[in-house]
Amino acid sequence: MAERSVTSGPTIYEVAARAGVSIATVSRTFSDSSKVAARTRDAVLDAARELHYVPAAAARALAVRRSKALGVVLPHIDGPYYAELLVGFEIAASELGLSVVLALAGPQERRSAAVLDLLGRVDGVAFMARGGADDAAVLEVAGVRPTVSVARGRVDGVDAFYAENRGTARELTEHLIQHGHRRIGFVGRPEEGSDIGRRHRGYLEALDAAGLAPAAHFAVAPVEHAGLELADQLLAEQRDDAGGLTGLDALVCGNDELAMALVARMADAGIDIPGRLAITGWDDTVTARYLTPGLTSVRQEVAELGALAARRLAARIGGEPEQGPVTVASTLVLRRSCGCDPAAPLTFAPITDIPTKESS
Amino acid sequence: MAERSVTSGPTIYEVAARAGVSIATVSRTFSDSSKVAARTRDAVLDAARELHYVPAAAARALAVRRSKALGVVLPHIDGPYYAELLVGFEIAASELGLSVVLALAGPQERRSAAVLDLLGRVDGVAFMARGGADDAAVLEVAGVRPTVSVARGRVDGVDAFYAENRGTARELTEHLIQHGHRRIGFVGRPEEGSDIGRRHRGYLEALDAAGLAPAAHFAVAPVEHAGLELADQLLAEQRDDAGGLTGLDALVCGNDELAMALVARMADAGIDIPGRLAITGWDDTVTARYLTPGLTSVRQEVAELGALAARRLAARIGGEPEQGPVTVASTLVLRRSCGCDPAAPLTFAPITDIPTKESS
DNA sequence: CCCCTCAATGGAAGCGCTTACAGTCAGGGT
DNA sequence: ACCCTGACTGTAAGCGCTTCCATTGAGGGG
Repeated sequence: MAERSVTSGPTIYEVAARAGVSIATVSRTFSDSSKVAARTRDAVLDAARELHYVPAAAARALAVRRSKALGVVLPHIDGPYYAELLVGFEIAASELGLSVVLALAGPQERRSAAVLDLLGRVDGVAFMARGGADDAAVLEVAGVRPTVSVARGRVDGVDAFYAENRGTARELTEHLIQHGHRRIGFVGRPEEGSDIGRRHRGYLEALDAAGLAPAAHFAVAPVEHAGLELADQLLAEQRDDAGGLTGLDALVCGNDELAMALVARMADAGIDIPGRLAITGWDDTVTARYLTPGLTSVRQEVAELGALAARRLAARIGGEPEQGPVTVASTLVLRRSCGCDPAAPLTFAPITDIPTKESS
Repeated sequence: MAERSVTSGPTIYEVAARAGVSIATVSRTFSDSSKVAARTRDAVLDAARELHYVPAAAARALAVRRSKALGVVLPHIDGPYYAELLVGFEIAASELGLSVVLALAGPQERRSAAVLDLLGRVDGVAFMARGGADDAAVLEVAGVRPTVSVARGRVDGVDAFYAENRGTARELTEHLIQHGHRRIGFVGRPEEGSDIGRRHRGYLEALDAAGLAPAAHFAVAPVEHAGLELADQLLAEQRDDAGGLTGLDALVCGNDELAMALVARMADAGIDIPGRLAITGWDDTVTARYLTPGLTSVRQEVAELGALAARRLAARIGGEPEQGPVTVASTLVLRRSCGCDPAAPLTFAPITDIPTKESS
């Protein structure tokens, strides 16, 4: 089934020949067509169309020493969080005429080869969320290409983007306090420099400001099954003590996954949420609003974060210097699980729109 | 802040000079290093490391006439569905040493330019889900590059991949019938060749086989707010009739989004789900298992679908001919919303693992 | 009517890498 | 000692495009 050599097709030479012009003219037609006479341009365009000409990006990249592509390094996406980040990034990139090359951080060994390969084909790279690569790797990349990081610890020479965490976590915790909760625990492992780490800080600040002590800290991984296990553990202790759920009346969770699992399992076991135990999440996932009771959470403008990162990266490639870290505001979404009782039935989020301008 | 011309860095020439060999040897070292003497290879590798050499993918691509990259065209990702598809695809691609270039289908006008650009930088492209591009566009691409489609209508010359829909929809509907439901409606617009279209077909077949007639068909868009609106409409009619929810006792929904919205709104309004009205979804999203009652749905091996598509695409690029469409099995996930009462508390899905071999 | 200007085009030199093809050199066989 | 073999390595010709420098004409001014 001898296919015509894939990835070949007509070149600028064939188009030039067919249009009766030189390759320089064809090239100009495709880049700055204003320098080409209208008649000539049309002839070239016709020829190109007839031949199904597809410009070879590699050749162009080689000639101009720029690939017009941005690289993204992500941990294996799961959940809407990374997807949204990626969408925001892609849309912004494509508006700038830049392609996006994806690299999911795989097993450690293959990782460095993959990153090297990525580097070779892009003009700049964005590291999203820790887990994608360690700081050393990021630093190394930053030495070779403009680099930005999103929702990730700071690294020198790298523009950092975050969704606001600390302040909002503080607000959230204060809100819980206003509801009358006093024995407030935290769920999630606060790795340094991570989002959850910053949320934990805000939580501590709020408690401190109110003269309260942290009631408990469950440093578990931010995943569903850890939440389920923790719920089971708490329920078991409760049974033994015949006591007060280990002296807790509220739990601030590092993300929705954890919170959802806790709410569901606890409620299943007959614990009154939020009456007996208030629980909050973070991320405002779809599930948060379908949970019973509705999960109080925090909405982050993730898509915007991605978009900002892409634009900044493009600017850096264009020669602009590094800038300080950028924080995008997050907002509390109050539902029933914290103790509120919003009359609203099912609020659903507006379509996320990607802002067009960069805000600093 | 005159940065060193980005995207430049040392070339194979500098490495060769530093290692005291010719560029051919450096090149060989990086490709088939078995043809290079061990001492020489080490010298080259050392030099490369010292210089932070990054091979220019564009130059290589130009020389070998192959970019080692696959393109993916997606509608704007939202929800875990596309994310999972993409992850499966990326993992498989990277195992094959191929990069993934992403193109989200944007506004119509910019779309063709974006696709052209994409074509120029990849060896093959995967169209995922309709909405990414119309059939004509796919066909055109297929004439120029090996092409596969995933969860999308068939197009000549394009290898197609689907999650099983019709048979499972039939099973699901039969299941509902076994529960004693007779007046079963369908929710979702069955665009031809779409997944939902195939689900609708299976639903009709089951009814037909049981000698039942479709009780209703609400051809709405497969999105949350359409589900909410439909729920409100049904509730309003119900109030007027003081009657039987327009003669329905079960609703098969085209996807989870629709089903979730219906379940939540109906339950909120005091309708007994599934007692008064059974509802099923499709996709087995996270929310399905956290909904009250749990949403009966269908799990699709989406990541596997993506992986299969990537491998097939690679094979096509390697010269293999087109093959018939491939279907990946889907499985019913029974929860309470259909009338079942699985004792299990909160079942949670196993980590999706990407199968290593292609099954046909 | 000549010269100059400017717009439109063509010629040709790379961009950094791969890969025939052609050497070079050390051994081994005779 | 001579030739052959085979393992390495070097030379150089592109891959398809961009772009600097001409070159060519067609007006316009004097």
